[in-house]
Amino acid sequence: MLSLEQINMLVLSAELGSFSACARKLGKVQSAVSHGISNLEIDLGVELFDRTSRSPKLTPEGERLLRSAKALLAQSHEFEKIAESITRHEEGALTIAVDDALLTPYLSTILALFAQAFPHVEIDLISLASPDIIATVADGNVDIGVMFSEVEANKQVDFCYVGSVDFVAVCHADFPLAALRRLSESDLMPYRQIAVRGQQKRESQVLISMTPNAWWCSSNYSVLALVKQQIGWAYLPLSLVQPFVHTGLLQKIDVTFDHKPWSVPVDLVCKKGALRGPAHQWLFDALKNAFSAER
Amino acid sequence: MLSLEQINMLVLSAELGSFSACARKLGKVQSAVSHGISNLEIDLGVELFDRTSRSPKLTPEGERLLRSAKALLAQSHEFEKIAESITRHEEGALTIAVDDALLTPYLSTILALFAQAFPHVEIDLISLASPDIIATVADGNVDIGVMFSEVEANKQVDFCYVGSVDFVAVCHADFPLAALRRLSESDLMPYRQIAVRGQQKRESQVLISMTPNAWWCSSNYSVLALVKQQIGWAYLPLSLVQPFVHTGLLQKIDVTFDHKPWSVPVDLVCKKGALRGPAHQWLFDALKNAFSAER
DNA sequence: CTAGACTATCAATAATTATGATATTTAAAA
DNA sequence: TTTTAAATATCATAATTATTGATAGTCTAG
Repeated sequence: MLSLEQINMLVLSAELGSFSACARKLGKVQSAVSHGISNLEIDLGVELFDRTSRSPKLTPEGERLLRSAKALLAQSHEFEKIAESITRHEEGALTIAVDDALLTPYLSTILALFAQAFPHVEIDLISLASPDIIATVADGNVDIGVMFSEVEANKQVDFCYVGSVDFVAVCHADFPLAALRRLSESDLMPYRQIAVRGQQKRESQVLISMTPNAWWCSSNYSVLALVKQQIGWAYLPLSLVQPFVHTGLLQKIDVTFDHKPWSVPVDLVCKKGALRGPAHQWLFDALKNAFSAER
Repeated sequence: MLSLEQINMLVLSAELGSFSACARKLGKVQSAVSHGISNLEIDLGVELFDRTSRSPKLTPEGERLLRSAKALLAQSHEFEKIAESITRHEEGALTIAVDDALLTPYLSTILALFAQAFPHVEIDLISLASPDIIATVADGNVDIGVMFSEVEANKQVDFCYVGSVDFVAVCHADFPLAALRRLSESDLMPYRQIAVRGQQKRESQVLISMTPNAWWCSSNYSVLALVKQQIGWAYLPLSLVQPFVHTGLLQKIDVTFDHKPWSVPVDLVCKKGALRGPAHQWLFDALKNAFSAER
């Protein structure tokens, strides 16, 4: 079975163009490298270096094997890095659940930084409606949740308020509500509201539906799609609808009880008492700071 | 530096669920594996197996490292396979040039078989107009060429006739020639012919352009595109134009001097005196048989 | 409860690898 | 041309590492 030490000698000697230089870099004597390469050549049955000149030059065959040798070394370093990651008690993988309306470019940036800080921790990113997130965190299926606040405080889960997102009532520009002004809550009642609730049919305590004939979606993007089809009106994050309000496709509804955008608090949640590894802590703190800074 | 022998022990022991079984499979004694795993655990600083039960079970950390270990082993086998390929004197790469009109599904099938027979020989497949192929083969830039016959025999190149491809004269259905019947060669003269010639502006000796106001392309597909635009008429492989003749977009030109399709011979070429490795020979023979069988 | 099979450990041994000295070659400098 | 510094190959020896065989303890199925 071939030795990685010899493979390393092959790669280093090829790069440096010298067995002696390779030996110096490896902290060994020259004859060790000379022997190592020789034995590798014997084992493989391939002449790797042309020694006719003073400095050994890779043969075409050696060149062909060099690429594979480098890949092999890279793989072995990867293996060792994972072992180091484990000795630092880093988690193998983190599962985070994010309300789809909160999956902003800002959050993606945090994940990019995370990938640099913890290259050997996998991320499992799932999109859920906020009402579903608490349950999955409480079950231990998700390590960190990013969601809109729930009034009902779950005892098994830690909450951390990190900021808020502006919601507005919107409808299609041709929807009957669009033409009306200074509406009260009861004025909205006759029209169908599109609202978010989780798969367990549990609706948010904060983003309550007020109309009797509502339709439900498990994602804000689905809500948006239905609003665009004039199926109803909805409360949606300002950032999500802004582009379409701009083009005139959608229109904000002029409701008197919220003359300024309704700010919905955002919470970071994780399971109470769960042991948090370094990756978990890093990501939690980064998300906390990110949302605070974003406002 | 970690040893592949120990990595192998890790993978085998994990698969078999037993150090003893692993030792038997490796032809060693049990204590060797026990020691090997122990040392690996010490080197990595990670407990790989849980030994509380009779049969060792991977710890979650061991599980995490197992994936990477398998990849590492696979890479090392790949490395050894390449060395074996070299000792069999297989070429590192073969460059083959094919006239674009001859790059049929049949030829792709041959390449698929080649990939199975010679998994460590790279293929460089380049499309050229036939007149260019001889030159690149003669220069040694291309190992095997598949092209339409050239009358001018190049002394540096070996030819091997393998079959023939039917050519027909075609034009767009709305092109003036389409309406005419029983045309002679001179009747074609007034109309622009689209013909193939190489980048060196050397036109084929077999597929000669007969009209004074010709346009030139370096690929049959370009010719086809121009014909579709009613820029002129052309001789093209029947297989290439058949689908469009069928839909009525293009039409065969009724020329009296070839009442049956004009069959253009196809040659396999390679450099005279070039030393042919096993992959070269295999591919040459396979291509020869394929074209013979195709007719 | 016992038989069979498993693992850890240890000391002895075998095998591998590293070392240091030396001869030889090479490329550039004097 | 000669010289010099640095490179490689080879070899016997030293050091390290891996392997072995024996032993003791442990687990599981019957």
